Amino acid sequence: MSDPDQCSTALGNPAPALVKQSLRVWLKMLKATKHIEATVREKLRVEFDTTLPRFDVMAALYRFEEGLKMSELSSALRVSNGNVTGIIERLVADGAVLRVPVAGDKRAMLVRLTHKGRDEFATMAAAHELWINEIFGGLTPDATARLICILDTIEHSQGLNSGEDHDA
Amino acid sequence: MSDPDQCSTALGNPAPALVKQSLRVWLKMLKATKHIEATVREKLRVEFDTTLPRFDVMAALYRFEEGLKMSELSSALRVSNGNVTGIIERLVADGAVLRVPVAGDKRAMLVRLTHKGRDEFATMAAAHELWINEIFGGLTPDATARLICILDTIEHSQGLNSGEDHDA
DNA sequence: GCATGAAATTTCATACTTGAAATTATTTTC
DNA sequence: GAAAATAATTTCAAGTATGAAATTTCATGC
Repeated sequence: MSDPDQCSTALGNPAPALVKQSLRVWLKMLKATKHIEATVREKLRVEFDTTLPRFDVMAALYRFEEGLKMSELSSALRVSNGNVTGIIERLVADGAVLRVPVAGDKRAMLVRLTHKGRDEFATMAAAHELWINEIFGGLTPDATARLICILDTIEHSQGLNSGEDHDA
Repeated sequence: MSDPDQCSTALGNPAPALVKQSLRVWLKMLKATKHIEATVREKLRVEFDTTLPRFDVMAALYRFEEGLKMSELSSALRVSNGNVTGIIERLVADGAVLRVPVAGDKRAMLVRLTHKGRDEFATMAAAHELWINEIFGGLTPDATARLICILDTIEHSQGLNSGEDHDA
């Protein structure tokens, strides 16, 4: 940090070499993430005949036994409203999800897992945890802690300041 | 590393607390990656009226001036064959990409950027580098190096051993 | 020289995803 | 209490993505 030319957070043009390094680490992070996601996707398909988006929706509903409104669901998952509509439709058709009208508001719908849905998700979640552990379990606790710390720094960076979270 | 119960890479059941920690760090990494990706996607849409998949395809073609075969392109981007067909169709319609039959093999097609495509991509790539630098430039060189190291460890983990890369 | 299998793409059915427009219901304001 | 703004969803058009099946072409064995 003693050489000002090495500091790419200052105003003005950042050093080109550091810009390239940023790009390099981002592409690496993206690649690793996509690889892991593809692995999970494939395992969900082969072992449980389901998809990642369905799994994500079920995960969100699993945490809220009382159910969620469609809008709560789409903002929890950070996906568009129309998207959730389609996924829920298919989950309802499969008997994993139930739609309940909200008392006192004829616009809103409460969506929640059926018993079948809860059971199915519990099984998948247990398997999912093990898959992830096969990948991240190889990190030392220290490396894991550092990774978390770095990810926090990234999430709070200049370039990502649109709507901070409030999440459990 | 002195307490064997803390070592989750050993055979047998890993400690539940460490499994949860793996899940936690993965979800955090996924969230950060998606957040960055969404930011890039939005900027590409607003500033250049294009999409991330198109940008990715153009990036791959930019690196290979001589062009790529459809199959080379889809394996370079790690997406399905049918997917690339559709994206290339639209890029061709927009005059950014050219299709050339391969001499001596009537099955294959060589795909490459037009002048217009190259110019457009060069402009977008320069902007893209700056966006990424706004996010990752805040990391110290040391943190960046550690992140790269951790990502390498992840990519070489047990859970991800299907087809190692050969990539520049 | 033809049958067979492998290779390169496209086509297809299905599902996911987005942003925007449309719909319906609630709330606010005057 | 009608009009206007808000809110919750769905619908829509377009694009992305997948895995599988179909097509066309190439390479060989025989």
